[in-house]
Amino acid sequence: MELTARKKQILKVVTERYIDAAEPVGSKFIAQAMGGNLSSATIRNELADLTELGYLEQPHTSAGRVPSPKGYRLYVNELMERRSVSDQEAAAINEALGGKMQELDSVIAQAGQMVSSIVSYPAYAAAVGKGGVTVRRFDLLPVDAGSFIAVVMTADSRVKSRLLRTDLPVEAEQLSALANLLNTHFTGVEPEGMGEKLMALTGQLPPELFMPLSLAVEYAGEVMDQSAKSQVFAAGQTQLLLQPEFQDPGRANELMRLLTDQKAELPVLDENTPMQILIGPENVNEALKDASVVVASYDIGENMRGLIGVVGPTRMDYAAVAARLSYFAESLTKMFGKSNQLPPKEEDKS
Amino acid sequence: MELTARKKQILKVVTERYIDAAEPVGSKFIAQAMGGNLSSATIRNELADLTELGYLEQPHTSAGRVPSPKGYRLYVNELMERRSVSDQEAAAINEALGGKMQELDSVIAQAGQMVSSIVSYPAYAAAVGKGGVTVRRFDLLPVDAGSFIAVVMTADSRVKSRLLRTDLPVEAEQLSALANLLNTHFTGVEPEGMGEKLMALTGQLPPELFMPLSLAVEYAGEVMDQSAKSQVFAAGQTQLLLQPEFQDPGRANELMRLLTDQKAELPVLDENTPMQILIGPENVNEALKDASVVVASYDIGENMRGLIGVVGPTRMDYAAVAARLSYFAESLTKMFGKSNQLPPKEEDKS
DNA sequence: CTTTAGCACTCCTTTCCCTCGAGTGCTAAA
DNA sequence: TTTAGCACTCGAGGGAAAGGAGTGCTAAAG
Repeated sequence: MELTARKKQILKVVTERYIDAAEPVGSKFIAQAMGGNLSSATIRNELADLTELGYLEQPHTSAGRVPSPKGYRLYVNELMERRSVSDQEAAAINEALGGKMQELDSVIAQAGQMVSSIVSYPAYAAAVGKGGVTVRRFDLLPVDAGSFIAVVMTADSRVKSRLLRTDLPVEAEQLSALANLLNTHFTGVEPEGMGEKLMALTGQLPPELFMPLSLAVEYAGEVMDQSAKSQVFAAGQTQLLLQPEFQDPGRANELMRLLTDQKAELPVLDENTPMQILIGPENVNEALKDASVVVASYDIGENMRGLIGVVGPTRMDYAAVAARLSYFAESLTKMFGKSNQLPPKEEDKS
Repeated sequence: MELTARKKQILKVVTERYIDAAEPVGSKFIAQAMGGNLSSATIRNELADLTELGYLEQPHTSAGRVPSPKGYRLYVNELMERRSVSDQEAAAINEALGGKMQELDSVIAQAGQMVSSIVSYPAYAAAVGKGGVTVRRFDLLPVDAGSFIAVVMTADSRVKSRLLRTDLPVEAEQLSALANLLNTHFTGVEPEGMGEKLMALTGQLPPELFMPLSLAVEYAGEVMDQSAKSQVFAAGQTQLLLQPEFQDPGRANELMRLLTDQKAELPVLDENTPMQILIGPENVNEALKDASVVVASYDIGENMRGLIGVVGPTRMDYAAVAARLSYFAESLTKMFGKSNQLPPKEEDKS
């Protein structure tokens, strides 16, 4: 049972007006907004139908109408005009992206902040790997008798390093032998397999080399864990407090907590979907049940995707957010495409 | 003009009651709290004096009294019972500290989070170096023709690394020659001196080596910048929203913003002061004018101090926060003292 | 001189009630 | 199908009144 064109137009007017003004929309306003050819009474009949059908809601009997989640959904799917960003907005985004982007983590964190400031809602960002992470290469650099630097390069070309200390002194030659050992046995191995490998080598080593070896392996495990865990960075949480629906501190608090919590599980995007809009109850997460989320993804190298989401009230300006977010994501994809900061692994190159 | 003992006791009762109940304190309550030996009328006389002297304030004529900043100051300086943490609290802190602490930055960020959860107010953490940061050592590891890894170890024993790409291929031997060059000319140099040094070397190098050299130097500059800038990590911002004084979203917003802003300038501690309490208008920062901050510091190695601060309403529970924070800071100092993760530089060792 | 009982007074908070107005739903006519 | 008309609903806003916590002052008692 498709809605008539007129009903749809009314729904569109209601939704956009409500997004704009944050107050229930009355029949009189709608009649006017639709050109004044119809009387408010006619509109009221239509509104009654739309309410009956579940697209609109009434805060109380004598108030205007407000879109229900179902109404927003229809709006987003069919009614919303797919805006593209204005030249100004594009310029602003390009400028934001102009700065140099270096370590992957800080790129992601920055992306979150930029998006948040561009759309005026809180945003979160993360990177998800397509496959398991493994180490591509180890280096051990002697520092002094009791310490050395472990450098680990993962398959996705992140480089991490740490100073490690041993109880017993280790010679430089021994270190390079250890590095060889690591490169032979521990590259391309998933984190789970490492403990086993380590065990297997225990017997074959002079005892003073076991500690540095296990330290290095442990560190590698940590690095892989971190890469795999795809840390979520949130930004602009305070933007929420400016929205009228979050003036009630109780409500704001819940969402703020979600956004500030490091381990929060924020909506993730299916692979191959460029962008997704989750409205109110469509969210799995309890705290998001009466909020909306717009998520987009972009490509980072060949084995990873970046994820960037915007959180707002269900009343959020979907058209504007979607336009800016997708422009932003596309820009990022392009940027990574020609970037020389995070090259794909050599093996994958043509 | 010292206050009489009785006036002080009254101020103490008022302050503690107000901290506890968040409502103005009346003479009747005080009379009772002081043992019931005095009538509320007597107390009222004293209250009038204390108000006259500026230690107390009256929200309006017919309300009870509330401590003024000056009153809080006296309370903190003289009246507050220096609590030590309870066994339970100590246990909680020790447990929080039990996890492994690795990279300095994440230790600091975690410390902020822990403190925030321990004291139930937002907290921030940073590390400040005592002197300028310089690079202690460079390593360049060949990866493939067009890229190499730069490993930089700073004087304060932080190790950072990044994958760098060059336009022209560079041989492994050339890289190690470059590393030597870097170690000879760029160690112990302040960031400002680097550009100059780089210039001086330009002529003496085969042109294909200039790019990798300048990339490495640039990276070293970034690392030093980062270390010197002492990034501030904030945590637990949402705790603010639970405080009755921040139910007004406008007020909360300002402070939240301060705490969420990466570049925020939060109170820093003088060297050699173990802990400091800044009450309301004592804060330089405009947004903190009607909030209070408790800051403590702890030692990290020999050339750095960690800073950890708690932000709350002026009505915050100074005794509890101060006790927990100083216990926490002391624990951290101990931890770093015997830690083998971030050793002081060898040259400094006995 | 200090303390206290007594009491009028202030001013916030809560409650109740009233009005106002926006908006509705329904009916009956065009 | 559309529209005018109208009664009705319900929240928002605005006093007015009641209640109550707390004060400041006075005058007497210790």
